[in-house]
Amino acid sequence: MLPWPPNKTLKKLSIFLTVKRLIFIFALLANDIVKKSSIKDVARLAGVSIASVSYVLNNTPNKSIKESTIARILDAAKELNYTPNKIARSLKTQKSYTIGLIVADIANPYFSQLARFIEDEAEKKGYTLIIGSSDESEVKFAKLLTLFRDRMVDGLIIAPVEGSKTPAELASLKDVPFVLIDRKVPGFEASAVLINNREISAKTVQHLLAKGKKRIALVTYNTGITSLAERKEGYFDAFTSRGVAIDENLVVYINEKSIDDDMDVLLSALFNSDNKPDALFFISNKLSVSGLRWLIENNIKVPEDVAIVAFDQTDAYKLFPVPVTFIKQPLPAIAGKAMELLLDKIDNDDAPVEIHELEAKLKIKASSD
Amino acid sequence: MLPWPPNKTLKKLSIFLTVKRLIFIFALLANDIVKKSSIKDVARLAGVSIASVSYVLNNTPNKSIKESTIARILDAAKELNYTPNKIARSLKTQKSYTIGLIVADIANPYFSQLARFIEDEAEKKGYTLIIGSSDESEVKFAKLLTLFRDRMVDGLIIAPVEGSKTPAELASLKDVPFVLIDRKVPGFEASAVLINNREISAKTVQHLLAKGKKRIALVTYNTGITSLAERKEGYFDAFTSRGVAIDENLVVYINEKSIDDDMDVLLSALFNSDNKPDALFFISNKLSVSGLRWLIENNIKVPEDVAIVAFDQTDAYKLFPVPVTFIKQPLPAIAGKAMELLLDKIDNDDAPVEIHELEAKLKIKASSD
DNA sequence: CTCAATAATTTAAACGTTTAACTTAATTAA
DNA sequence: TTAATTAAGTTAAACGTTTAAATTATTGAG
Repeated sequence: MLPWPPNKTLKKLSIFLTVKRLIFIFALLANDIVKKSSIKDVARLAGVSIASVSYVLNNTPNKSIKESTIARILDAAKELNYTPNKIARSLKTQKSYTIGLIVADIANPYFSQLARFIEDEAEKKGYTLIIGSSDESEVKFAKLLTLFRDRMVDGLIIAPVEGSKTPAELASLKDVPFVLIDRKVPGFEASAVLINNREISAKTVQHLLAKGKKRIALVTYNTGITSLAERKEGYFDAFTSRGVAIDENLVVYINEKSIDDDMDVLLSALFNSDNKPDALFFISNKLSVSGLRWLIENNIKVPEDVAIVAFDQTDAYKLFPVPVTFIKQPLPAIAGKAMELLLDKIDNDDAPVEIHELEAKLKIKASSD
Repeated sequence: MLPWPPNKTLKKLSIFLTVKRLIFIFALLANDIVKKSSIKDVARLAGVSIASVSYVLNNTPNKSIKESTIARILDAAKELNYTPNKIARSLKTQKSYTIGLIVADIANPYFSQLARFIEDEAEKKGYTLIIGSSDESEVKFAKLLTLFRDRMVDGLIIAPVEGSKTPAELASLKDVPFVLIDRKVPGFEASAVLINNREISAKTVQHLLAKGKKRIALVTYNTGITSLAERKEGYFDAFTSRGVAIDENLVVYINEKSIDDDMDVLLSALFNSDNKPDALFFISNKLSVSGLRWLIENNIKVPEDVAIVAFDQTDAYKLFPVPVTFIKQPLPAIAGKAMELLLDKIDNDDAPVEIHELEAKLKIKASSD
């Protein structure tokens, strides 16, 4: 047996050792074929203690290691193809270098694109991203929260679901820092990265009013998700600021579970009433896709018969006969800011609550021009 | 100090202990507000060893623990809101209960939907899914492989990128089991879940031939991704089996980096030649979206001027004036089979290599009817 | 040539679990 | 009554790291 951990007396018997060590290299290499090598293997091969290996590989500051030793360790590590076991490291350092992202619907291009940007940001900072989709379900949301906490994520970026238990769920996170995106939780103070929903909606409707539109309908969900509520307020603001009377009948509430069906029923009703709209404002990309489909099916010409504006972008617009006016969210900025805020919180337990409102922009196309 | 770990003699001094323990409960509970409690805390509160706690909480078979003790432990765990530290558990058990998924492009609905199904399957089996997107880049692919291995995933589901180094990369995974999806790696034998690309493509083209189409163009990428190559072969098969001459000029190769631009140039050229097609077969959903956009822009009527068939589905079809004939992949089945194969491999080191070919179906709509 | 200072390296504990092996107490069989 | 068996625990090692503290080796000053 090669004497190990190394001891000074025996270290001198270098010729003896050289032979023995060769045997070890083979043994270790053979071993390496089937199993990942550990810091112990590297230490053994380099003939040093595991502490030295750790110091060298992490180049820990204020630790003096001889150049020649460093070289031996590096060589050994390379030979064994060593990579540190992150699980063990996490256990010791109490950091998993993982962050969790809970989106409302990963199949929605808004969230999948956002996820991608966040993933990029995370990777830049050396974090791995775990993504979960709540599908707007309170139950699934709670499950994901538990899952992520058990996985020891260092932090969370969360698009919270609407629900009475959500504040309590978030409060139960205790020491796990998090940042909200896309929406707030009413009555719950937390750092968040949002956009100027109300303002940009008002601006969008003002644009339609300026184009001479008189009956601007809003197509939205029947939920209380804060961002959607704000967009609706903005829609009202535009009328108010112009001194135009608000017609609540022009607001169409769609159930998320039956978008296409509801759209068919409600838009048909609206277009057959004497309240017939001359413009439609879709409050989200999924609604606009479904709504535009209905317009095609019913042979309604855009923008001649009705002008169209929509929140968020989607590839599907490409297949619509006219380019669609849409509100563009600054996704990379949202991702960047959320990550920045979260890392601040991770590094500093009592970082203050910060709410950032980024600016979405109106992109006017032929559908409303 | 409360005597702990417990010892039999002192255990008898129960009145003394009761008081002391109350103090502890408060200390522990106070502690719990800021930090997660560990098995040690539970053991202390319940007055037993950590082993007992572990046995009870995992209800390890063949371990006899008194009902009253079990109750005490369960109570303590609940009171402290204990959940096991999965990192520590992973380190000990050498299982992370995490599986990695590498897709070619998470922004592509084919992959994002597939990811969702795989996530569901994984969750059912108690695994967490980590998703990475290679964006068809060999470099990013290699990075993800390393990342996932370092994170100690128990297994991988991989849509491999095309590239000369890919076989070596996969071979380097050594003891990490994996299953390929969507495509094979030429010259590399591995378990995989694929679809009947060649057959369904042939069938699709035969459908067009049966409709009397004479000049059927194929729009594909200029890559060697096996599934696309097979689809192309199927396209050729259809002509061969009918004894129709193959016209290579009807195959359009698009560069993935410049889909819209290439589409504009190449389809324009094709439609202005005397080789003008009467049908278009798009080999993927992204190509079909871009191609259909071009048709709209150029006022080409479907199916009158040209018939359309496309591989894969997308929401965007909803906005196209006519319903689009498409090939539907069995995504839930692919997810299920891949997961099943992977779990077999995880449980059994020398599970055999299995290649499954599932059946995609042709959904004929107005665009080719 | 010795002592102190510094450089180079090792030792050992800790992170939070699981689990094989051991101990003690209670019960049953002879 | 005693030995053997079973029940009900406990002890301690291990997983692969990091890191404070301790040790040993080397260098420089007097």
